[in-house]
Amino acid sequence: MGKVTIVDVARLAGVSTATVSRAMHTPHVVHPATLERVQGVMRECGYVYNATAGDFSRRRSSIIGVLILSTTTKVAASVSAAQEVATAHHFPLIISTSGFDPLLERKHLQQFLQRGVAGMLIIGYLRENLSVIKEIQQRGVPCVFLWEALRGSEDSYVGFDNEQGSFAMVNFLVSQGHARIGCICGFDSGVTRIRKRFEGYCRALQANGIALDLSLVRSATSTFANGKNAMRELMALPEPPRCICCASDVLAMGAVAAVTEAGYSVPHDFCVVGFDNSDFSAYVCPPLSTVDVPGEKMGRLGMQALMQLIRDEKHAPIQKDLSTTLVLRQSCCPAHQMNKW
Amino acid sequence: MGKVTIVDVARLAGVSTATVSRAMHTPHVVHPATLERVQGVMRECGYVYNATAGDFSRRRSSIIGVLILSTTTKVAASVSAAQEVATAHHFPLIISTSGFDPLLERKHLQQFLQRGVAGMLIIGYLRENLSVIKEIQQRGVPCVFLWEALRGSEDSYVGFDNEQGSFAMVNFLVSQGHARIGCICGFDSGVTRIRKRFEGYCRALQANGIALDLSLVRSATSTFANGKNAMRELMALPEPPRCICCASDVLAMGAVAAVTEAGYSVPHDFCVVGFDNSDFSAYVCPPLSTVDVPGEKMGRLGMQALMQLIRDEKHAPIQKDLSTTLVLRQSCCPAHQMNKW
DNA sequence: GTGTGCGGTGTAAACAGTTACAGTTGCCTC
DNA sequence: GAGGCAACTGTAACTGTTTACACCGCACAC
Repeated sequence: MGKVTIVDVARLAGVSTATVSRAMHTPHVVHPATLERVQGVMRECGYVYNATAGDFSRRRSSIIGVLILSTTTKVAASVSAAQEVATAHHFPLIISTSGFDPLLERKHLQQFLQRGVAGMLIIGYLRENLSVIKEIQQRGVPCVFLWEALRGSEDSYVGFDNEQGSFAMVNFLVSQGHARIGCICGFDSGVTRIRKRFEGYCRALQANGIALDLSLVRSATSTFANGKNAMRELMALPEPPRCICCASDVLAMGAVAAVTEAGYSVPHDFCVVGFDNSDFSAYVCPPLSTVDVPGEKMGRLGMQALMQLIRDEKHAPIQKDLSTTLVLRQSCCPAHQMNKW
Repeated sequence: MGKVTIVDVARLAGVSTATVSRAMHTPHVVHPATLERVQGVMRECGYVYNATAGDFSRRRSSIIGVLILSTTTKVAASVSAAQEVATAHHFPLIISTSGFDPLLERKHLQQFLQRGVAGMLIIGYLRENLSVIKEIQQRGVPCVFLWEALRGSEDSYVGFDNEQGSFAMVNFLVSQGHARIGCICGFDSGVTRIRKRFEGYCRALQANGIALDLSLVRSATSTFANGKNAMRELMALPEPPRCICCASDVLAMGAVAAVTEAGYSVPHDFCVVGFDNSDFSAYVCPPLSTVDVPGEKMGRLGMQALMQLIRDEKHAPIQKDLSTTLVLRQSCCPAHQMNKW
């Protein structure tokens, strides 16, 4: 396989291995003539650097572990952006998705530990048992959390303000004349970011002097079918809410389907809004009003933060909450444009 | 950091490092009592295996390189499945996406080479300049191609039959009474799998005695906007085709949008079908008829093939074409159920 | 002429495992 | 009792690169 080593190059170039090493990593400290000779030899004999040996010798690796708890296209955008930053710094990425399987997750983290990763990017973490992550952190491996922020801790993270995003949306709906606003949201789940969205909904109502009516709220984890069912329930109420705020675009699409199947129109009979700005939400029918989540930006800033932490170990934790933006499309409209019932 | 090494464990357990190594990798050859003692020591002193050192010493790494040319959710499904298989064999994955940027791609492949990856999974490759991949292959690193198969070569791949999928769909449409079937497809692009879809379309027409009418065909790369534009053009024809076969779901959704905006109905004025069975295509309006691509299965079988190739080096190339399946939803209907014009 | 500093280079130990090979022991067979 | 074998374990060389440290030669200051 890769037979040519640094020793061969050194011999052929008539220098020591140290000089060859320097020629690769700190070229400015070697004499221009020597540098050129060494580089020439490397080209000629097809030398390929052995990064494993390098990592081993350096006693630290240039690998970034990325742990993804679940994948959506938005997450993929984060990962791509993060990858770009990492590549620019010559760090390859070991990526693993656990799909919320704790066993798989432990296994992957174990691997990261064994490989002595230079840092970790953890996307969408939500569970409480951080044991292995704690262990990794204790070994001095810098970790940056994405999407899911553990507020109040010393951890570095780049997240976004779910509560604020939801607040802004509901606030906007109220300004459009909606007063009885329903909500489909897993408010009782363990997923912090979903709970936060519910809190934003509550706060917006309160801020506008509207009493929270729990009969207009349905808990549902984020699937199309759940959204549909929840919406059916809401439509079956004696006086159903005419405007529904969903905790995700998938839920919203389920809700839209329920409305359409019942022979009603979105937005003229029911307004429906989502959260995430998934890549399909512009293309569904009607195009979905939603809250855009800055997936790509999180990935980029998250990895940049990680690079900082790797560079100077004693750096203070980096904590960032990005802002979300309302994306208004045709699935909602001012209350006065809706059909009278 | 990870201070405890195999030497410490050996000393504390009163054995040699060789035995500790064996206890980890080939436990069946060490005496049960010794095994237990060693494992006990490892637990007690928090020993963490150093995989970099292991890889280095073993002169081959346990890392699989995965090169992804572009990402869709379907690709993500492939990667997840592949990862599962790899994890079961204790291989971590280094993943990189190039987004069709040749420079980035070279950089990533270089990294794979330097790290001495055990094997490579290459997803969606389509360009001709395989130089770095060739180099990797020449160094004896087994490579398996996914999605995009280079037929006629000695390369291993797991793909699916694009031509057959497209053929089946068009054939079905003909059986439903459609005769003038339009096509939106980048038939002139460099992407083999897209060209194949066009060939399937042509062959199906031919098999049913329908002459190919190029005026009903529009070339378009796979974006929503392109699909919309192409459909507009087709609708502007003196006698537009009432049934349109698109090379991807995204194109199909663009086409549907064009139809809807023009005040027509899908499927009663125009039937539209896609290809891919993207995860949103069940939720758009109307739900899209399409050809399902076995993303997850490809990932799984592809990685299994790679494991085989890694295990016995002289294994013959593994070449598989999976079949696609028609997914029929509401975006098409029998010709006789359509509005008369 | 001595001292100082600097640019450029070499020496050699260290990194943490793996594994070919060589025992050692105990048991079984003839 | 010798020989053979199997089960288990130890010895030590080896992997390719990094880097602390030392060194050399030269320029310049005093």
